[in-house]
Amino acid sequence: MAQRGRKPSAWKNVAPSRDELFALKRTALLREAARAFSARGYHDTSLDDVAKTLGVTKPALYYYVTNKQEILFECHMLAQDLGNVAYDYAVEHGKTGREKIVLVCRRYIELITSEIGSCAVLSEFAALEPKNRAVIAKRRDDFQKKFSELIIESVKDGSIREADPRMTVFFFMGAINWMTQWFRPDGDMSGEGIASVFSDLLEHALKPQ
Amino acid sequence: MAQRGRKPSAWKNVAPSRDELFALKRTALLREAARAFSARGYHDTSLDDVAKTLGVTKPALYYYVTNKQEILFECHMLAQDLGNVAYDYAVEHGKTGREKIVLVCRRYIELITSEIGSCAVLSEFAALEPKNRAVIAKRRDDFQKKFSELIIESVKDGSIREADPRMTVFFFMGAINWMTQWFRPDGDMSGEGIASVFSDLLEHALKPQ
DNA sequence: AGCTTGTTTGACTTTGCGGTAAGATTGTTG
DNA sequence: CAACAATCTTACCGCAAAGTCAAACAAGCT
Repeated sequence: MAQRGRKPSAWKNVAPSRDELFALKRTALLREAARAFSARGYHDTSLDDVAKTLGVTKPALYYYVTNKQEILFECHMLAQDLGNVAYDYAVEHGKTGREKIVLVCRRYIELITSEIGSCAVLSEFAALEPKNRAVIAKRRDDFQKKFSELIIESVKDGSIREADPRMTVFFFMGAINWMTQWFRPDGDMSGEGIASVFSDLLEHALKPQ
Repeated sequence: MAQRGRKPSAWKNVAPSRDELFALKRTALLREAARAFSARGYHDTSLDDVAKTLGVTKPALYYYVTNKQEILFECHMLAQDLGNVAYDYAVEHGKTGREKIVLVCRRYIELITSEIGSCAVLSEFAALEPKNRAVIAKRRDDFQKKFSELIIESVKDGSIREADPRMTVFFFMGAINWMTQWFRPDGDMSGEGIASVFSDLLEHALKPQ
């Protein structure tokens, strides 16, 4: 996004370079903002609060992003990346269609519950401004398209029973995306645990009699 | 909520009385606000907009509610009522535990997709102020408790396989609540259609081998 | 040291919105 | 009709929060 010059330092690999520091801080900002957005919602989260949590003042944030909307947009992009990672992983490791479906489910849950996945906003879609919303919607539709093709493929190879692809995707995505409303990293159920339960439920929902 | 005197009119049953008019308008206000909250989010919805849509000015709204927060709170109450209605219906009409579970699912979806159910906010939980949020959370927990007891009962009577009650409730509630993010009354899938697909998926997910 | 570039701040402007006050309008009733 | 209550409006206040800007501070480089 931001283009900046680089002078290689003699301390390579020892201390972070300037650009690395910049990227590090920017990521920290996105992370903290995502956490706040998830907890209190986009419009109810002030950048003053985010800044205070990070130990700086609001104008400092504007050195790393152009405005609040950009933060929300990038959070969505990062969250969606996890879905694509899960999909690629599943397609690579699964044999039958059903195995792939179950693997997407499991891997995706593991990712969004992992530390790095705390960026997963997923809600607050409505708070995106039209132009950004269109981009995110497109990516979301692409993902759901790929996923429903997985379902069609699975019906064909006989590894799952007949099922409406679109509705099944909504069903599955809903169960997972709603996790942001109740999942707590310090809760009594680990991300892996949830991944097991959910992917098992999904598998039985689709398996032929 | 609002206590108001009544003088019976001679026009009974012909034209709405004063109190009925008041209630009618108040409900219209809640409905329109709920629609707006669902579409744009609580904090991004201005009462000026809501008022304009209803053809009045903002202060007129304050004749029917004490503040914006009360609107959100009542929307949540109405939405939760639907869940309880579905539950009661299912317990009355289902024989086995599994039948009851499937019926809750079906009936609940039918209700929230019906005209009256457009009040179903469900999201925007975070926008509730602490005191109201506690009330809504309590009711939600009560509902989920009842539902997980239904699951325990069903395992006992053998109509479903072994399943983690809490996780299963989250799974199911997620799939349904997420509908507010994609369901459109004018879409190519009716509420009844979705209810069929979803309850069928849920049934297969839980049915013994 | 002193220059230059990168980083952060305090102080400020602006805007949108929740909420209020006081009065106009309409309707009802004795 | 007169009086009173119900309903709605115009005009306004206060405040929080996004975003700006010039200046201060920090760090490397020569």
